[in-house]
This record gives sequence, C-alpha cells and structure tokens, in this order.
Amino acid sequence: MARLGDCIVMMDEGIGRVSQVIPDMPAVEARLTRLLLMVGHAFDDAVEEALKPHKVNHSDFLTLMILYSRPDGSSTPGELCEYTSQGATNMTRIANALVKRGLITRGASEEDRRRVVIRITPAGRRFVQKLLPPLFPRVSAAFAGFNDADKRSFSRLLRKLADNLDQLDESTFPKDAP
Amino acid sequence: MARLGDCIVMMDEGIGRVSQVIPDMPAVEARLTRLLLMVGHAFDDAVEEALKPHKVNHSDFLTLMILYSRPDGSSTPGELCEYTSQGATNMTRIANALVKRGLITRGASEEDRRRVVIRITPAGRRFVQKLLPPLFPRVSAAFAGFNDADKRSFSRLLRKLADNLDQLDESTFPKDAP
DNA sequence: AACTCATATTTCACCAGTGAACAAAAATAG
DNA sequence: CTATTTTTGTTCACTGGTGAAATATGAGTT
Repeated sequence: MARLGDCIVMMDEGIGRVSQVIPDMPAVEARLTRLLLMVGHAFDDAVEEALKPHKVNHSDFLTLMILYSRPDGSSTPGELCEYTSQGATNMTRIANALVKRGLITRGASEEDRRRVVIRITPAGRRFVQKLLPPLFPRVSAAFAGFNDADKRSFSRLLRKLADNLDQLDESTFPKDAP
Repeated sequence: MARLGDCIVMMDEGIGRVSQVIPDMPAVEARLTRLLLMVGHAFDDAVEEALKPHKVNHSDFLTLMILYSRPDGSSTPGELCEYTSQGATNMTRIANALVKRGLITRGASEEDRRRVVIRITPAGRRFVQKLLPPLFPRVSAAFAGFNDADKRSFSRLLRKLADNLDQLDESTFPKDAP
C-alpha cells in the first residue's frame, strides 16, 4: 500500500487543479475534509491491524469495550447499536459471534420482554484486559510530537466538528414536534 | 441514529471508568483516537449520504475525482488503487460500474500491454461538474466556527498524524534494502 | 377487551470490500 | 536467447455491513 504522505501530496495537487477549473469551490475546507477522511481511514486500518492477531474486528472490539466500561457490564442490542453506529442487523451478528466465543451472554430482560440483555462474561473481561496493554505503545506513538496544547486543540476542533455535523443533520432531517 | 455528541459523552465517561481500572492506559491519546475515528466515520456517512442521490458511492466518487483532477484525465487501475486505498479487486468492480455508466473508458496501454488505461469521458466530466457545486455549502458548513488559525492548526495536526502513522508502518513492516 | 401504534430484535436478500489463486506481459538473470 | 521472477490486472469465494420485511412485545385508545 502507498504511504499516506504520498496520497496527501497527490490530493493537495489534485484539489489545487480542480479549484482552478471550479473557482467557487471551498478549497481549504475540501482539503481539510479529505485530510480528515484519509487520516481517519488510516487509523481505522491501524486499529484493525492491531486487533487481527486476537481475531476480533473493530466492531467486535468496540462492542466489547462498551460493555467492559459499563459499571454493571451489561447493555442491550439497541443501545449498542446507537453507540457503535452499527445497524441492528449487524449487532445481531456481532452478538452471535461473541456469544459463541463465550465473551458475552445474551438473556431475556425481566422488565421488558422485547429486550435482550447482553452482558460481558468474566472470560470477556480477561480477554479485554489481555488485549489492551499491548495497544498502548501504538496509541501513544500515533500522537508523537503532540504537546499538551496540540492535544487540547485537536480535541476542541474535533468536538466542534461533531457539533457542526449534529446541527447539519438536524437541519436536514428536522425533528418532529409533538 | 444517535447524535454524535451523545456518543462522545458516553465515550468520555467510558474511557474515564476504564482508565481507573487500568491506570497505565494513555487515556488522553485514547480519547483523541476515538474522537478522530468517530468524527471521521461521521464525515464518511455524510459524504455517502450526499452522494446517494447521484447513485455513486464514496469510492466511485473518489476514483472519478482523481481522474477529473488529472491534466490528461487518465490513470491506471494500479495507480487508482494506491490513491484511493482500495484493493485491486475492488477497483476492477468500480471500473466495471463506471464504464457501464459511460463515465470512464477502459483501454489497453500501447507501451505496456499488461496495463489498462482508464480515462474519464466528457460525460464523466459533466457528471462531476454537476455533482460538485451542491456539495459546497455542506463542506463549508462542516467547518463553521473555524477561523483561519483553527484551520491551519487542524491541517498541521492531521498531517503530523499522517506522518506518525507512516513512520509506525515503516517500523513494523521494515523496508527491504537492495 | 379489541384495535391501533410504537419499539426491539431477528431473518433474509443484497451490496461493498478483501485475500488467494490465476493469466498475461515485461524485466531480469544466466 | 531461454528461464525465472516481477508486475499488472482479473476471477472466485468469502467476510462485514445494510435495508426491508417478519415477529413479538409493550403502550395508548376507545
């Protein structure tokens, strides 16, 4: 695969040429968007790569981490869908796979019998605790050269972007009033 | 789907709880990583959403944009793979689809008969020129509230991250010396 | 109670992307 | 000049993820 830096150079040039043909393009913002997408994708790949030896993909990992981070270690498919941005269909498959490996359990809810309660098992907790530490050096290395101000800036700007996207979504799919 | 802001709140809390159980976790960097992944994914979805009315997905669009941005409007499958971060397999399928729609042509190279030359057609150019302008307001809106310094910061930090990832990759898959 | 209407999850059929094996042409070695 | 190795692209079989319909429960309304 090509180095990310090369892709960025080529993207910079490409946007430069396009913005000469189409002058009212917001070239700066377009560059930032492409940058964000490229770096985000590269991070995704890196995570996937790091998880591969443990035979879990990113979605499985995220699901497991949410359960692990919960005080009671449990959730429901619907909630997990919301926070992993996965469709319900896919969550069913993920849960099937994790149940088969003994990392979570699936049981019926007492209060609402439509619901399914998903709970991380002791084996699941051990799995997470074994998985995480080897990841730490890479996570730190990715932010090499970032001082505290850089980290704060980056966090602030990403959160601002999230905010903007939420507002954009709400204005395109307006919320129904009761 | 859940608002991105809610996902972020829940992620912040989750990492807070995990880092109490596992104190040597690089919590700040983990938060930044998750933030980047979430916002990146949200951008991806937004792009996909904006392209849907035109019946192209992100990969098709990128492929087409690279060709459009080239002075001669042409490239090869291999090169397109590199710059779109797509596998060769998938590029074959993408090219098939775009050829079928008459937006690109596929022809044999004269100099190297292994190669296939992919070229954007006039219809492809018109397609891009019609597609782009409606995207501009959204691209600008995503960066609402970013002043020039913010934009420069964001660009610098993302490029730094790209650099770090490239170095990480090179140290894990060392380059073979001749 | 019977009748909607909304919610939660699963099943099914399909789309997008990947790795491994393959075929053709070019480059390189002997 | 043949023989091997490398490069380029395609096909095939598979995994991961999605939308639409099916199923089952719950909640609200006469």
